[in-house]
Amino acid sequence: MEVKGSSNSNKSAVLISQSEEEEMMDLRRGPWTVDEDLTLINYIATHGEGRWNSLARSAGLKRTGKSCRLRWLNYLRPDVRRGNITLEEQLLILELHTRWGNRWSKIAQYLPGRTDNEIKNYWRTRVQKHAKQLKCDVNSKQFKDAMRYLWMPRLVERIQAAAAASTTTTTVVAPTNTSINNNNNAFTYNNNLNNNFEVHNGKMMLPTSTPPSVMANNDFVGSQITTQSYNTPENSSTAASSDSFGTPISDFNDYYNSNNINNLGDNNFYQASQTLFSHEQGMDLQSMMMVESNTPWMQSGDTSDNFWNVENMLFLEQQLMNDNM
DNA sequence: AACTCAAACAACCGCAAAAAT
DNA sequence: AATTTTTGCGGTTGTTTGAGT
Repeated sequence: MEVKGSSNSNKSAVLISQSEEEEMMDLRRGPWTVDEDLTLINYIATHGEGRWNSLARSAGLKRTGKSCRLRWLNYLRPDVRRGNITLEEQLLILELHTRWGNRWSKIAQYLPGRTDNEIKNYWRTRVQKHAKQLKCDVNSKQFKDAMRYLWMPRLVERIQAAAAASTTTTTVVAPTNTSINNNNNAFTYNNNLNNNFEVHNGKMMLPTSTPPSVMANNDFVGSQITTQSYNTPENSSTAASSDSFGTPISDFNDYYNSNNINNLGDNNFYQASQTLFSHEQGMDLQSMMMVESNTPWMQSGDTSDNFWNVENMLFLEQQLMNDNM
């Protein structure tokens, strides 16, 4: 329905472009006013959503149906979750993005209350910007390795640190591959980062069933995970609000050693570090770390609302199973 | 206080798939 | 069955906000 007619001798046959149509109908564009919001909310409250074009007309909104739909889904819907992206959500976004790429709506399905738009914005403003600062392509192997072997483990560390500082509620990172043991109300988190831990009755613990040798074969074992359980804060804004790399890494080897990930032999992490240290494409980890330690990255808000509780994890587990992961 | 700049967020656009007619 | 309309997605652009000077 979009023909900018130059030969419009037969006017009845000329299709009208969207902008011309909007002009004729006096359609508004740009930011929504409070009145418009209220009108839309009230209309949907009584008539429900859907059929957006006719909805817009019936509600008396001088907007396209598309605009109404977007406003409702991304902003006005009552279950839209607002506020800063938590550490757990950041980790989940990175994790799922490595799986699916720019499938924002699919990723958003696993972050209840977050919209694809918000996740996309997050990715573009934070992640892509950081890639730019590192002078590498966001899709390059280097950047993906940095994400997977440096930033995501760091996020896990920070989540754990926040958890350790707390005494009240439980927050865990989202699992991508979990196994549920119904007998002891526990499940194991073992994502692609191979960060292993279990949740027992709402507390995060090392898997007692996993022998150290198995743990050692994993890519990364968070140094802060021991056999004690962790609780998370009601409000861990202090721990969570700073950079994901709040503690600057001056030396990759220090980081490597400090996380008990040395002496792991032939594993992915080793290979990744080799890749990262290679200068083949003009990038080395030392400089990467320099940049990383000096630039804001993944500013996070609080993790106060205990979003990723065990119920959420179980729900997510089910969803991922259904998805034939 | 005024200005600049960049980050964060909100909204729009084009396209394709799905649904309705 | 063909056509039109609606919906949903991903990319992009526009606007607002806030920090720094």
